[in-house]
Amino acid sequence: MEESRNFIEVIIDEELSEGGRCEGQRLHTRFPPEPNGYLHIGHCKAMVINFGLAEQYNGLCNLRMDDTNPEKEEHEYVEAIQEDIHWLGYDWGDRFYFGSDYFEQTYLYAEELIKKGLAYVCELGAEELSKYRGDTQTPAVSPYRERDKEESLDLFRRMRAGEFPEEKYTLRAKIDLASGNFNMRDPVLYRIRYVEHHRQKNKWCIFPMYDFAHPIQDAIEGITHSLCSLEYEDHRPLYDWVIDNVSVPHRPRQIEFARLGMSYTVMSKRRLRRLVEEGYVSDWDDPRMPTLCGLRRRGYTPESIKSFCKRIGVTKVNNVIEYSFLEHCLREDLNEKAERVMAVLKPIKLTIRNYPEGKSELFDIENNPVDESAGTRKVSFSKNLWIEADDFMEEPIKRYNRLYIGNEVRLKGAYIVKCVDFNKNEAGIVEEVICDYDPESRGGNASDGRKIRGTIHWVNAADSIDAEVRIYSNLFLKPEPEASDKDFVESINPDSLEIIENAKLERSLKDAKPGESFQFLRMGYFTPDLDSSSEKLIFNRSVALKDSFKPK
RNA sequence: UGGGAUGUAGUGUAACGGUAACACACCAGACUUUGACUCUGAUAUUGUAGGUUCGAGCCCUGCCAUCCCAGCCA
Repeated sequence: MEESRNFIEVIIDEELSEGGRCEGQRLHTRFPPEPNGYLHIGHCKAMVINFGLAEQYNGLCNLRMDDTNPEKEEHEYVEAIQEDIHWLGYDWGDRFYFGSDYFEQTYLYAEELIKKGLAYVCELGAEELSKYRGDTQTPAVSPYRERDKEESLDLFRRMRAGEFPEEKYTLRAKIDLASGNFNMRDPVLYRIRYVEHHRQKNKWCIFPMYDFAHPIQDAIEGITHSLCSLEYEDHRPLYDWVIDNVSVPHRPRQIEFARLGMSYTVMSKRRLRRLVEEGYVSDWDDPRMPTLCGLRRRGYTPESIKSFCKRIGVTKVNNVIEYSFLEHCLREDLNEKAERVMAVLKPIKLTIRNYPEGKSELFDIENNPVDESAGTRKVSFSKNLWIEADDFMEEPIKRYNRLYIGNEVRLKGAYIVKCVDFNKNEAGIVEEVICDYDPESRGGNASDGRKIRGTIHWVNAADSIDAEVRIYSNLFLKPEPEASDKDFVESINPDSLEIIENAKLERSLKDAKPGESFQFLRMGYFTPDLDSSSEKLIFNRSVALKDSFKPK
C-alpha cells in the first residue's frame, strides 16, 4: 500500500524530479526558532516536518536561531533549545547557525537594494508611519520615497555608524504603496536600536526585520524549501521580492502549513511566559506545561511525541487536535516499553483472615505483560496488605467485579481471595476489608479452573514505601469561548496538580530513576521523579485514562 | 465592505472524475492475571445553491462561515 503524501511532499516530489525547480538538488530545510522561550509541542510539529522531511528525502535540515531582534532574545534559551531538539531525537550535524551571524552580509544586500533604487531611507517616526500607511481603501503615502540613491546610501551608512537616534530613520523597500497586502506597502527593512544583542553585543545598532533577514538567511544556507506557518502567507510576496531583487546565491521557496492547535492548552510563548513569570507554574519545565521539557518531566517519551506529530498530518487547515490523541500516542508507546509496578494511591487495609500470622512469601511478577523479555521481579506478600479504596464496595453496582462480601477476586500475581467482612472507622468510612484466601491458587490460578472476573493490585503492608505522590496532568484550560490574553489564566484548572500524601508503593520503586515510566495499574501511567529536597518520591502521571480530567 | 487563506463524522487526516477510508474520542459487545491492552460493531445528505458530466468531495459559478494581515515583533 502506497502511503498518501501530504501537500508539501507532493510539491517537493515535483520540484526534485526531472525538470523541477530543484532538479538534482538535495532537499534542504531549516528549523528556525527564535531564542526567546522554550520549545513546546507546537514546535515539535515544525521539527517533525523540517527534520523529518530531511530524513525522509535523505536531505539536510539546519538549526538556526532566528535572532534579529535584540530586544527579545536571550542566550539562556539557546542551549535549552538545542537540548530539547536532541532529546526529541533530531540532529543538525555541524549546521548550527545564528541569523545574526549574517548581519554583515544582510547589510550588504540592503546597500545593493539602495543602489538599485529599490530601497530608501525614510524619516517617518513609528506613529507617523502608521498614519501614512493608509487603509484598505486608501493607498499609503511615503514622502521620502523619491530620496536620491546616493543620499539614502549615505544616510544608511551613517545609521549603521550610530549617528542617529532610534526611530529617526528606517530603511524601507520601494514596492507598492497601493497594495492590498500591507506587507508590500514599502515595508521597513532596517530599524535603529541601541540595545545590546545577545550575541553581537554592541557591534550593531541597526537590525534587519524578519521579512528582510529570513529570505536572505535561507538563501545563504542553500535552503530549498522554507517551511513556515500559515500567518506568513501574506509575507510570501515580500519573501519572493527580496529573493528576486537581491543577488543571493540560492532561490528558496516558502511553503506555509497550519500550526498545531491543541484543546485545553495554550501554545503562545507570550502566555506560557506569563504562567512562569506570574507563578502559576514553577518554571518552563513544570510538568503541567506543554513545553518539551515539561512533557518530558511528565513522562512523555520522545517517540510518542514524534508519532503524534506525524499522525496529525500536515495541511493548511486551522486545526485543534484533541488532547486525548496525544495521550493515546503516549499510552501506545508506553504500553510496549513501560515496566509495571504496583502502587496504591488511596489505601485501605486488606487482611487475609486465614493466612498465617508472621508468614511471608515472594512472588515473581511480570514486569511487562506485553513484553516477556522485560522479565519478572520479586514482590513480597503477607497477611496484611494495602489495596485501593475503590476496589471494594459495600453495595456493589452492576457489573462490579471487584471486592464485595461474598465475591472472589484475584490479587495480581498472588492468590485468589474471597471477601468475608469489612470494618469502618468512626466516620463510617471503610478502612479494612477482611478476606479468606484460597491456598490452592498460588500465582493466581484456581486449582479447579473456575473463572475469576476481577483482578486487583496490592502492596504488602510490611514492606511498602510511604510516599507523597504528585499527579500532574496537562494544565487544562477551559476550551471555548477562547479566553482573551488578559484573563486566560482564570480558566486554569487547579486540579491539574493533585497531591496524594499517603500513597503506598511497592518496594521496587525505591530505586526508581527520574524519567523512568511505569504503568499505574488500571489508572494510568506515571513517571517517578526524585525530589531531593523532600527526599520523597514524586510521581508525575504522564497520562490519565478513564479518570482524566476534562472540563465541561 | 481591501488583501491572503481554509471548509470531508465530535476531532484530525485520506480518497487517478467511479462503492467516502483511517486514527482518536464516544456508545454497545467480546476477550483478558486489573475495567488496561486486544478484538468486533454503530456513527457523514463532503459549508451551501446551482451548473458541466453516464457519473462530482474532486471541475465551473454564486453565496455562506471561519482564520490571518494595517509592529520600526517573529
